[in-house]
Amino acid sequence: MPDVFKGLADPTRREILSLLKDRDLNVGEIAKHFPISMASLSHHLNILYEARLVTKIKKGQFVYYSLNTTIVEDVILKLVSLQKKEE
Amino acid sequence: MPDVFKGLADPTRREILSLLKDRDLNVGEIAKHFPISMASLSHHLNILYEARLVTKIKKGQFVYYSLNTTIVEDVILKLVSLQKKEE
DNA sequence: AATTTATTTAGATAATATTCTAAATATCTA
DNA sequence: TAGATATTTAGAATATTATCTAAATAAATT
Repeated sequence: MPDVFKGLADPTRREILSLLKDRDLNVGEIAKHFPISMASLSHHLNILYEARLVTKIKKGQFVYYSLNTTIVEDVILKLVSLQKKEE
Repeated sequence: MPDVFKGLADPTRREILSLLKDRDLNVGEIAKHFPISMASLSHHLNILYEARLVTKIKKGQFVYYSLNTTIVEDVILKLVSLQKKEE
C-alpha cells in the first residue's frame, strides 16, 4: 500500500475526501471549498492520488476526482487488524 | 478527536501500535524493536499518547504502554463514514 | 489562430516533524 | 544515601510538508 495514512494525515485532504463521498467533483469545484491556492490544492490532490485514495478522469477541460472506496476499505481492514488480540 | 491520523501517519508509530496489540510493553521493551534513540522513541510515544491511541501506566521504575482499542474503533467508524453514499 | 478557462509544474519560502546528544527526573538496590 | 536503571525533557540539526507566485500545458471558444 502506498502511504495512505500520510494521505489521511492532513485535515484539508480529509475534507476533500469527505466532499467526494457525495459526488465526483472537478478541481475547480473542490477549490471553492478551500481558501488555498490552486497550486496547493493540486498538490494535495496529487498526494491523495498517489496514495490511491482518489482516482481522476479527464473530461474535456476538466479533471474529475472520485473517492476510491476500495482503498478506504483496505485502510479499515488494516485498522481492524491493529486491534488487540484479547483483553 | 485529537489528531489520531497524525498519530498513524508515521510507520514507526504504526509499528509500535502493532507491537502493543499482543501485549502491554514498557518503553525499554518497545525500544528493542527500533534503531532510534530513547529520546526519539519517547517523542513518538508522546504523540501516540496525545492522540489517545495508547494509554500509559507507571509501575515502579517502568512505564507500561497499552493500545487504546476504543480510539482505534473510533477511527474505523470515522473511515466508514468516509465511504461513498451510493455507487 | 488568438484568447479564455482549467489544471499542473517549477521553484522558493515557511512551518512541522523527526532525529540526535546531553541533561534532568524518578525509582530501585546495595 | 550513593550508584544504577528507566524514562522524559531541552535544545539543536536535518528532513519533510504545505504553501505561495509565476510560468507552463491543455482544451474550449470566438
